[in-house]
Amino acid sequence: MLQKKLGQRIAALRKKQGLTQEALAEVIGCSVEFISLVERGVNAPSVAGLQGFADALKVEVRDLFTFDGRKPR
Amino acid sequence: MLQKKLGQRIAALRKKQGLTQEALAEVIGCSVEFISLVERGVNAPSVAGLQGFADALKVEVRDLFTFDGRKPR
DNA sequence: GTCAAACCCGTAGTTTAGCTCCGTGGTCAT
DNA sequence: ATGACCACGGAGCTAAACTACGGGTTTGAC
Repeated sequence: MLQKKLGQRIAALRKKQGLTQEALAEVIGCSVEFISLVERGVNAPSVAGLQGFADALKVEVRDLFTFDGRKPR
Repeated sequence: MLQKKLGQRIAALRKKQGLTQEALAEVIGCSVEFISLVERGVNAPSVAGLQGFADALKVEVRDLFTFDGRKPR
C-alpha cells in the first residue's frame, strides 16, 4: 500500500523531470529494472536509497511521501 | 546520515507522546532492541516498517522525514 | 546508597527484501 | 520494421532488517 503510492509518486516526479527510467537509473546509479520494480510498487527502496531518488528527482525525501491531494503543512 | 536524523526524529516524537521505547515497541509490534537501533541510527526501518512507526507516533509518514528547522511547505 | 526504570551496547543468529543481470514481449510512433 | 520505452518473469547474491539474550550505564526516587 505504502510502496505502491511511493512508486506512483516517484513515477510522476520522474515524468515531470522529463526523464526516462533508464536516465533516472543512470543518475541514481542503479539498474533500470529496479526503477521499474519500485515504480510498480513491487519493491521499495531502502531508506538510504530514498536519498538517491530524492536527489535525482530534485526534491526532499519527505516530498516522496507527499501524496495526491494531501495538502502539505 | 539520513537514518541518523530519522532516528532522532523518531525519538523526539516518541518522547512527545510520553512513550517509553518498550511501550512503543509493543504498539508497533517489534522488539525493544530494534527501537533502540533505529533511534541511534544504526538501523533504519524498512519502508513497510515506516508506516508502523508513523501510526504509532500518530503522524504521517512524511512527517518522519521532516527535520529540525526545515520549514514545511 | 540502593533499588529500579529506562536505555545503551555487544554478539550472534535467521530471514527477508533490496538489488542485480538476462531475456522476452508488448505498445506506440515514426 | 525499427527503435524507444516499459512491463514482466526467473534466478540469484548479499546486505540489512529484525530477533533473542545478557551485561552494563545513567538517572531519579525513596
